[in-house]
Amino acid sequence: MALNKYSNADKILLAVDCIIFGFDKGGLKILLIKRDFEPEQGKWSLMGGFLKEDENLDEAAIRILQHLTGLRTIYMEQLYTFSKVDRDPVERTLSVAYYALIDIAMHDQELVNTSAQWFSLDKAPHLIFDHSQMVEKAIARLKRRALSKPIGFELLPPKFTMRQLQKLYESILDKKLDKRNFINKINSFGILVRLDEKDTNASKKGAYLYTFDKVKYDEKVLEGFNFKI
Amino acid sequence: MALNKYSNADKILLAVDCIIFGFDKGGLKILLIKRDFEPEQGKWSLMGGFLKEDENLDEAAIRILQHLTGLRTIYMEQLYTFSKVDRDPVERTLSVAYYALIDIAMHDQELVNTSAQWFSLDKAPHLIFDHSQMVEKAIARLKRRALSKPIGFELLPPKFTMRQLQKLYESILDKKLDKRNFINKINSFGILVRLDEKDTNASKKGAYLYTFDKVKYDEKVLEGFNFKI
DNA sequence: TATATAAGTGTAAAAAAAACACTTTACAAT
DNA sequence: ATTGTAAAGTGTTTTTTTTACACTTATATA
Repeated sequence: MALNKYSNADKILLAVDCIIFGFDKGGLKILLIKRDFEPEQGKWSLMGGFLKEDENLDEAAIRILQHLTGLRTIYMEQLYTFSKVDRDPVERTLSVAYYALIDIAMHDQELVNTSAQWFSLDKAPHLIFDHSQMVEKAIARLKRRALSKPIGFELLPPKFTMRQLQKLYESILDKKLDKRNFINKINSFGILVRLDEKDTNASKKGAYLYTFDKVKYDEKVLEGFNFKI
Repeated sequence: MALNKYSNADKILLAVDCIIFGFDKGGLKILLIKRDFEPEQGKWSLMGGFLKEDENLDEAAIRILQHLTGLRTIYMEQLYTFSKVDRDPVERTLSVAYYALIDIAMHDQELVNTSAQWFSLDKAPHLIFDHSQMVEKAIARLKRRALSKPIGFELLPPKFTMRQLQKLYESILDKKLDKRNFINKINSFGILVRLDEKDTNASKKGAYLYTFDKVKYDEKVLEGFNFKI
């Protein structure tokens, strides 16, 4: 077997860009950093870096995100590979976009000492290159995902109220949902456990706290469901 | 603005592999070729080649598919980028998988003089590298797609019978559907036009021929639907 | 103790999906 | 000419899912 190299083919730079969605009581947000090298230094950008010879894309995404933001153990999913010839003015570069969902409060500590900042989706600044297009595609994917699989485990604190979960869905789907119908639907999936504790931050009466039944939650992630709401 | 190159980053080979699904009266099939260079020469493989410096991925996919099979004007969609470090034994190579759906009979002429062959999904040979994994992922995507958007325009002849369309859905979803429920559902989308012609190939009585109302079809592709069946 | 605020709860109507079987047509075989 | 055969065509009922909708409860605070 002749193991010559594929000598005629072009080698190309491969970037990985990370779209991190976060959620807190202010709603759905996106994490951006100030780019610290040319071109477009000082402009807002996704967290990005280059794939190395000896790592796969998932690994690169984790390394790059951690390097730029301090965020660890974030599960990211591959979104799409962007390949317009002139997408980067410096040099031909493809970029594989990854996205993830996290609970802002939970990861706040990791983000100190970085230039990373959270932006509400509608107040995000203009982004470099084709990063805005990446974000758009990620939002579309996130919406589709929210309708076909449970969402929230990564975005909410370990204990949360029904209203927080509903707000999360409302932010992602970008529409108001009916309180009772939402509860009925969510309960029909059997992925929630109601605790005997209440959260009194947001109301005088106090709202029951819930956790996810991780086993059932994961089952539903695999089998998918139809959150037609 | 300093337009230095990104000099420290690794450059890597980028392949594009094409998964072509075809449909005819034998059901859903996949197009494969005998690989004509080492390694794995003579083994079955997806249609693949390398991305060039001056083209984007969509263009590369079209070029590669046409070069290897003669197929022209096939609309392919990006599926996923595969990046395991040792996925190609010769040299570090990433591969971006693309997939498309075509009507076998319609493109038969283009495929003469190539080593490309159609295989039923369950009778496909072992494929090189991670190509089987690519095909699996493409099948999963195809199923999801069939449930959320109309499918068939690219896979069926211009005129087709209701039963052909149903068989197409049955092949993709890999389950039997009820004839009457299928017709009612499809008709509710308003994407079909019944012609006054009949097709008598498959039955003595003859079956009405249909075409797609392309405008309504495209609308439904954009807005999506819920083919819960 | 009155008020204000968010939480919690159930039912009825409408829409969608699923289950289900007989008739029609025309060719082929006798 | 009659009968058999093979696929096409056609509606209704039941069940499930979705939607719309409004009042009561708990408690902190004025």
